[in-house]
Amino acid sequence: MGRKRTKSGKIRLAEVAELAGVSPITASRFFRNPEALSVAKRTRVESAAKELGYVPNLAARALASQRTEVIGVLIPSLTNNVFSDVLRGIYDASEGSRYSIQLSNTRYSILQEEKLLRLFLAQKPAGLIVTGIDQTTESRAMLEAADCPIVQIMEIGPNPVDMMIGFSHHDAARAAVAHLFAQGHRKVGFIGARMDPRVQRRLDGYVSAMKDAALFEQRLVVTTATPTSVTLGGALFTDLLARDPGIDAVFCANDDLALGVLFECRRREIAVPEQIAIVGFNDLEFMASAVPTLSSVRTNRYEMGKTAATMLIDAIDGRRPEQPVLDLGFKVIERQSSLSRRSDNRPAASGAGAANKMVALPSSQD
Amino acid sequence: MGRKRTKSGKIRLAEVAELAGVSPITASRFFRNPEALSVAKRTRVESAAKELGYVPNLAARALASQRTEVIGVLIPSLTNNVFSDVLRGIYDASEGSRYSIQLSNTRYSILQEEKLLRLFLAQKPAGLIVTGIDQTTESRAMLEAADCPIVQIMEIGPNPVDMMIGFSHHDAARAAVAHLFAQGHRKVGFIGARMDPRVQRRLDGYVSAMKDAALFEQRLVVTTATPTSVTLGGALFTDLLARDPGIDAVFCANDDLALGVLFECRRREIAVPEQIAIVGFNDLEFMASAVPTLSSVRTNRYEMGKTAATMLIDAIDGRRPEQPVLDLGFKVIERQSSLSRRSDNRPAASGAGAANKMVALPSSQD
DNA sequence: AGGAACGTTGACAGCGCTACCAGCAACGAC
DNA sequence: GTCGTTGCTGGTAGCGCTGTCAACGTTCCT
Repeated sequence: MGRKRTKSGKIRLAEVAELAGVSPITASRFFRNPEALSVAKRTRVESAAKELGYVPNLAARALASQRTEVIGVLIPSLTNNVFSDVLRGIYDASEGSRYSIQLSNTRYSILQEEKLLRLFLAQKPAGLIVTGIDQTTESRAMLEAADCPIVQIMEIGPNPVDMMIGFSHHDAARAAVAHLFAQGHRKVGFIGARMDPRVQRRLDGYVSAMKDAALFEQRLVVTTATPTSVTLGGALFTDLLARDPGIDAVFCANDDLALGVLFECRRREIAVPEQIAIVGFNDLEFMASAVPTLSSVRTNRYEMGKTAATMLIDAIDGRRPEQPVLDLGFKVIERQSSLSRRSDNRPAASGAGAANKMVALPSSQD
Repeated sequence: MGRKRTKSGKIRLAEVAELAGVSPITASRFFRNPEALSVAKRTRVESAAKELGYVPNLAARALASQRTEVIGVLIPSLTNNVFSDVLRGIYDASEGSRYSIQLSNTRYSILQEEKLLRLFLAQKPAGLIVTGIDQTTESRAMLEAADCPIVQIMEIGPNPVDMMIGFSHHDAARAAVAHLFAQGHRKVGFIGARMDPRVQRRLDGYVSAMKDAALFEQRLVVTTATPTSVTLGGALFTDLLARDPGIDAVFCANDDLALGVLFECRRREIAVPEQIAIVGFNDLEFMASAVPTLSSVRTNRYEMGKTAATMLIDAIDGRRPEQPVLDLGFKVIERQSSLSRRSDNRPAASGAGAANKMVALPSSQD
C-alpha cells in the first residue's frame, strides 16, 4: 500500500500548472526553456509560480533528468590563502547561475583526490573543477571518461583533459630569479615548503635559471614536506644560512615563507635588501606593506577561479570557449626587498598569457 | 509512451539486491540501518554491493525519503583566515559521515543571508550552520520554523535558535585590554575594520574596559567599514596617531591590522613595545614569529568548526548534546609586543568556557 | 498448546519532476 | 485542396529509491 506521509506541504509544479491552466509539462518547460512557450502561457506560468511561491524540488529534477546542477570543485587545501582567493572567484561566478558548488578538499593527496573524484562522478555533476595536472592515471581515466565539462586550474601544461586555466609556475620562478640576477645577485637561495607539484615546478624553474647562469648549487636549495607557515620560513632560512652564509638573495616559494625570512633577517639584524634580497610568490596583500616592502610574483588567483567557473558554466550550457587553455600569466612585482640602491627600476617582467591584463586585485578581500 | 533513455549504465540497488538474492528494500535497509538485517543477509548485500561497485543515487534517495543529507553552511567571508580555519574544521568533521557540505557566502550581509537561508531551507537540509547571532527577524523566524538541527557559530549569546558554539567577543576584548592595563598602559587605542557584529562587540568590550578604568576617550577609537587588511592596519594606526600622539598601546580587532600597525611602527621608527604596545585578535600563525612577537587573543577556530559540525551531525542522528550552548573560550597570548621590560610574566588570562582546554592548534595548517 | 511478542523480510506505491513522443493548429507550398 | 512543415502543448511512463504496512518465522510466555 502507498504511503501516508504528509505531502510535505510544499507546492509542487502540478499546483503551479493548475493555477496557470496548463499541463505540468508545460510549466516544467517554463523553467527549463521559457523560449519554447507562447508568450501568453509563459506569463501565466510565471505569475502562478510567483503567486504560490514555487520552489522546484532539485532532487526530483535530478532524478528525472538524470543530471544535477552541481559543479564539483576539488582543491588541495582550505586554509591556504591562495585557494581561498580562487574559491571566492568560483563562488562569485556561480552566483546567479543555476549551478551550485560542491567543494571537497584533497589535502594535497592525489589518492584522496581519486577517491573524491569517484564519489563526485557517481552523482553526475554538471561540471568539474580540479586542481593541477598531476592526477593519478586512474583519476585521469575517470576524468576523460566523464561526460561533463572539466576545468583544470592553477597551472597549465600539455594534454588538458578538457579546459585548463592557470600559468606556468616554472616560468614565473625563472622570471623571479632573472629579476634577482638583474639586481646583481648571484648566490640566490631557494626555500620551499610542502613541495606539492606546483611548488616543485617553481623549484624546477629556479634550478633551470640558476643552471643557465652556471650558478646552481644544490646546497642553495632548502625544502621540506611540512606545510608552509611564516615560522617555517624563518626556520628554513636559518638552515639555508647554515649551509651557505654567503648567499645574497632568497627566492621563497610562497609569501608566508618570505615573511618568515624577513622576520628572521630582522632577528639576526641582516639588512634587507642590502645584505639579503627577498622575493616571494603570489603577492598576498601584506607583501606591499611590509617593511621593507616585499617583492613577489603576482598571480591572478581570484580571476582564475572566476574565469574557470565561468568557462565551465558556459561549456555546460553548450557555449564552448574558443580557447580551451588559458594562460593567465604572472608579474614580478619589484619592491624594496629586492631592489638594489643603484637600481634603475626597470619595468617588471611579465609572464606570457594573452589575458595578461593585470588589474589590481586584492589578494585578500577581508 | 515511456522513455528510451539509456538506463544510464549504472548499477542500481535492484541489481545489488538481485545478486544478493534479497528484495530491493532489504538491500536498501542495509545502507540505512544495517542492524536491522540478519547477519547472513547483511554480509550478502555487502559483498554484492562491493562486487558491483554500487554507488547510491542521492537524488533518488532524497526524493523518496523527502530529506537530503546536506548540511548547509552560511559564512560571511571565504577569504578571511578566521573562516577558513572554521571551515576546515567543518569539512574535517563531515568527512566520513554521510553528510555533505553546501557552503554559501553571505558577504557580511544579513539580507543576503536571509535570501540564502530561504534557498537552503527549500531543499530541506539535514542541518544548518549559520554564523553569529544577528539574523534578520525574518531569518530568525525561518530558522525557528525549520525542522532540522541548527548550530550558530562564532559567538555565544542569549536565545540560541537551537545549538550554539563560540565565545564572548566582548569578554575577550576586555581581557586583552586588561592585559594592557596590567602592563602599565593607560592610553589604549582601538582600531577595527569591517565592523561586523563580532568586531562591534570587541569594540564594546574595549569600551567597557576603558570606561571601567575611567580611561575612555572617543578619539582613541578608529574604525572603518572597509574590509580588513594589513595595509589598512597601518592607515588606521596613522589616523589614530594623528588623533592622539600620546597613545601607549593599540588593541587591534584582528591580527592583520596588528601586523599593519607593527609595520607602520617600524616605518615611523616607533619602538614596540617600548613606545607602543600592540595586541591583536585571533592569534594567527604569523603572530608568533613577527619581530617583536605579537600578542593576540587566541580563539579556537578549527575546534569551533569541527565541534559545530560534530554536534550538528549528532543532533541530526538523534543524539542531542547535553549542552546546547558551548563556550569555547579564548586566551590572551602575551608576547613581546605588549610586555613591558619589567614584566613579571604573569599567567595568561583565559576566557570562561567549560571546554577551555587550550590545545596547541595551528591556526593555519598549510 | 495457544497466543503474544519480537525480529526479519517483502510487496506496493509513489516522492516530484522530465524525456519521449504524439497530437493539434496554423501556415505555406505546390 | 492536399500535403508537408513548423510551433506549441499534452499524455504517458518512468528516474531509483524508500515509507508504510503486511506477512512470515521464531521465541517466549502463560
